[in-house]
Amino acid sequence: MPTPWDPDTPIYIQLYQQVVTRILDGYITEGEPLPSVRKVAAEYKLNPITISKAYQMLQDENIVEKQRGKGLFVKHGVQDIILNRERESFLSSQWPKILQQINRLKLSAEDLLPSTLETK
Amino acid sequence: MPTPWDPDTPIYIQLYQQVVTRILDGYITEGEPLPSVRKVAAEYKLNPITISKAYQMLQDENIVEKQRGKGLFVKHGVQDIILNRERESFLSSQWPKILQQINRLKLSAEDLLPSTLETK
Amino acid sequence: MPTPWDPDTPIYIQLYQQVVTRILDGYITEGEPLPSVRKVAAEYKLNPITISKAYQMLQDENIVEKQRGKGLFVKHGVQDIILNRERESFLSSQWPKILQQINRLKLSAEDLLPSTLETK
Amino acid sequence: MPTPWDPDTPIYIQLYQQVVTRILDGYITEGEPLPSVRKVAAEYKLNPITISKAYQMLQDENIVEKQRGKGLFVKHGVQDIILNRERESFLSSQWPKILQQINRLKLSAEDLLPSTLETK
DNA sequence: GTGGTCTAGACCACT
DNA sequence: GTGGTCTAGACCACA
Repeated sequence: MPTPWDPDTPIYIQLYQQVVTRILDGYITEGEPLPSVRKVAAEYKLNPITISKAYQMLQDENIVEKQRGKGLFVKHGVQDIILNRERESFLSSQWPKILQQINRLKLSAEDLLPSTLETK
Repeated sequence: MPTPWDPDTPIYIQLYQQVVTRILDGYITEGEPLPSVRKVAAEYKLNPITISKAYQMLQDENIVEKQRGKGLFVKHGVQDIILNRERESFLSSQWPKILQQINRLKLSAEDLLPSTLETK
Repeated sequence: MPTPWDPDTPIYIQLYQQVVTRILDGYITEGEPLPSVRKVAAEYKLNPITISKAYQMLQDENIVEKQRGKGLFVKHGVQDIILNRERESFLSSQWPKILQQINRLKLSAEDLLPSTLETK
Repeated sequence: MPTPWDPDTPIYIQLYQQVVTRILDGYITEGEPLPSVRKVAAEYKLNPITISKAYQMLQDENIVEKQRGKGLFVKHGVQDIILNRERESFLSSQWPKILQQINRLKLSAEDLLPSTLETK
């Protein structure tokens, strides 16, 4: 079992998020090339179109840029941009819903904190 | 504003969640009948089948039971069951991912807490 | 909980079958009147129309006959007729399917016989 | 004769049972894809949604799994699971009723056995 | 190509 | 009145 794709979200989205996460975490550094579509497709046994779609999203979001004949490269200064963008989106749209649900489920700090330890 | 359906999730799922939320919050009490398929369909201008699908889910989840020819009624004791079910699912599957993302985005307690006040 | 109606078959069918079974088993004897619609409806907390429908079926099947102003009475000689009718229907249409399923599930005589004892 | 649907049970239930039966009998093997919704719909002249409903049931029962964009595939190890599930359900809920009816109709082994030969 | 969702409108069985 | 089923036809997301 190569990669346990979450069956509830499209694979191309998961690929996109994977790249973003790796950039954030510093595993992929700026200026570095992305692995080729066909390489990823072979490795993960996916349809090349699926990888293309993820790479297209990365271009649309100005995270990578195409260098003709060479491939896709992570743009410079992108780590900070992503960090800010994700932070803002998380705080403005996701976090309020999470708080609402925590309240609805009447979860206490005790319920929430210990699980931090359990999850490694 | 009739109902701002989220275009990214099926309406019947949203209807299902709406009912569950309302039971959790006490707006629908146990033993009470759900509004009829036709009524909801007319009110929200939806196809009856869409509502049927949501109501079917509620039956499958043992939240509601059919009384033939009369309609659907919220089962007794279901509020606690839902609360526990949702809590468990939140703590085991959603919350770990949230914590992970908080860490990844290097968000501090200060970032997270003020928004509590804003949303309440 | 007065009567545990099987939720998968219409109540009026179950009422019909109940009467037939009771005649077969001798609990209701020929020439005897059936309890009135409103009495059964009150006792079982059912809609009178439901009982009417069952009684109508009994008339259609020539099992009971109406005596105007008095009610419905079990016809004479009906016990044998029912017995033969049910036997024939069971052997010709139900039993072959049952045998087929027993074969498909590869059930042996040992699987089938002990359960006789368990079911009282 | 295209398909003699039993008018008393929903077609999607009959489709579901057909697939289950075929898996049990080995006509559909594990890991194999089910024919596409459209194909079945065209072949049997049914609405695609009707087939979808049957296929949805198979997914809910963990008999079949979706491979996104590819179709539905029979899960591995499912033949034994179905066999056991069906056996248990037959012995615990259907067979007792059958025995009861056999007793009620006072049917003897002679009545029941010859028909075995006829149906085989 | 795959399955999933929704609409509009009809019919049926049960109570 | 209730929910359940089916049709005919359309659109979408995913691979």
